[in-house]
Amino acid sequence: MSTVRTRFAPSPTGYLHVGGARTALFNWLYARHTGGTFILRIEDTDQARSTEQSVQAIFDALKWLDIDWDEGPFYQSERLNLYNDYIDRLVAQGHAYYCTCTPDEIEAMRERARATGAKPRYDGTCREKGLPLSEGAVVRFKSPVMGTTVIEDVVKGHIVFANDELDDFVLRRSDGMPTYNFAAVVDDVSMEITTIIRGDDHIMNTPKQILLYQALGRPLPVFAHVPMVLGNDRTRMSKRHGATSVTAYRDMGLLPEAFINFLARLGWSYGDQEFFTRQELIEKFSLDRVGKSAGIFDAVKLNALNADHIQAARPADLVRHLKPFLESDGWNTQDEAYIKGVIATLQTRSKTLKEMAMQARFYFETDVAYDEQAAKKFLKPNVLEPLKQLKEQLAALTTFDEKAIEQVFVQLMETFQIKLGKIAQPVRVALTGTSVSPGIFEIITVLGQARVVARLEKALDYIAGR
RNA sequence: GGUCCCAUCGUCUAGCGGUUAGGACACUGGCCUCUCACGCCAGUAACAGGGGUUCGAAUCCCCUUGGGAUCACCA
Repeated sequence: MSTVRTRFAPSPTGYLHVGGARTALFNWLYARHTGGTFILRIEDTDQARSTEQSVQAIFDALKWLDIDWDEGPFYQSERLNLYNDYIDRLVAQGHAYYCTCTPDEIEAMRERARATGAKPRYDGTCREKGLPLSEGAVVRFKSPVMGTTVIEDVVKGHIVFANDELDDFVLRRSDGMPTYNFAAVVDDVSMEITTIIRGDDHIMNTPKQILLYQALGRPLPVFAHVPMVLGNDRTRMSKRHGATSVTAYRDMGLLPEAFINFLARLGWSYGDQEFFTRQELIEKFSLDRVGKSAGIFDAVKLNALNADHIQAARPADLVRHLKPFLESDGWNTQDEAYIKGVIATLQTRSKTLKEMAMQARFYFETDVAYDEQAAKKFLKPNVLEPLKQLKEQLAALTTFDEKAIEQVFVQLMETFQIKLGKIAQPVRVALTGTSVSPGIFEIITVLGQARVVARLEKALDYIAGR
């Protein structure tokens, strides 16, 4: 009874994008679900494109998503000895050979092949030469010319490849670095990865990797090729699809819980359920409920799901997520109890944290700026008296809670024989500067007596001055 | 072009031989109401096409069409 070991193996050549995040999530969920081990491996064998910033960007994104790993991070660039050991073995056993053909020669080979309508690939010039190791030589895999290689994929099913479609691909470059297909297999073997979950854009690599497993005499892992995430134009997500970096969604005010919920549901389903907490995802995730067809990333639905998560969250848990947005708007965030109250009034009307911060503006401004239209329409002389009395009565309250506040309004409506609507809008403008806000009793309660009285006074002055 | 994958409302999807083809987002109407939201109710909207298999196909097989992926000393 072997335990599950999964890995996420990004290459640090840019930020972590949506597709990568989902691959990481599925691997993580599967490991957590099965009580297995999740490993992080950085595939930085491309010296030219790998950067330190990209590694950091990947860490940042995983941290935001709260996807943690049990082993690693391992860097392929630090495991060269291991790859070389395997190379020696493969060459010694006749599974690989040195090749001294130059890139120009390879290119010429391809041209010739294309011209005759054949497949453009390595023609095997050095395959049987038994060349010794030499400066600048690459190592190629001696790929079988006959037969077939089969993938038994848990999501895609049975996939057959004719071996003559494959060519003698490079295992180690002339600069001594291993290539992706080789390093990935050596690592997956040595790290004892049991289940490889990755995007289905890797299907074409899989037969090569299976051949390598066989040459190495190792048992095959379980393959699960999950469908890709596409942009609105149905092509692979890339820069031109707008925000594809995971952290961009954080900065747009998405909740990590909502984001992983959305990512999980894109390609995986659990009956009709749409909303999942992180814990539910771990409990319910399984590979056999992963679909086969690619899905389009729908930002509108993501926002709706985010709204659901904001609404379902406890205000106290939202505080730390909202604070950065409040701070970037220039507000003081010392008083967390106050922020908690603010959040409670805004949860049902914000789709994102950024939006919530915007809507929270009036709670933090020291001098409320009136929206011209709203002030003109509602702060009129005819409400001067009711407003004045309201201010006085609210100022006189000893227990400033929603119930007491509502009582004040009830009395006011009676004495002036007006409906709540007549007085609520002027008060709303006085307190928030606009005609749109959370419920009037709620905002009075949260703002607190001092702010409310001061703002009503300001409104009275404004009316008097008209 | 070769190879491989995929195909249910606009989008995400349920469905795993017999359903009025369900849900969610979006959209449209209504209710609620102190504004805006939330919530609730209702509605529009899909099995790509053609052949089979079967008493019976969205479900199984084949073909066509469409879309995607991949063809490196990148991962």
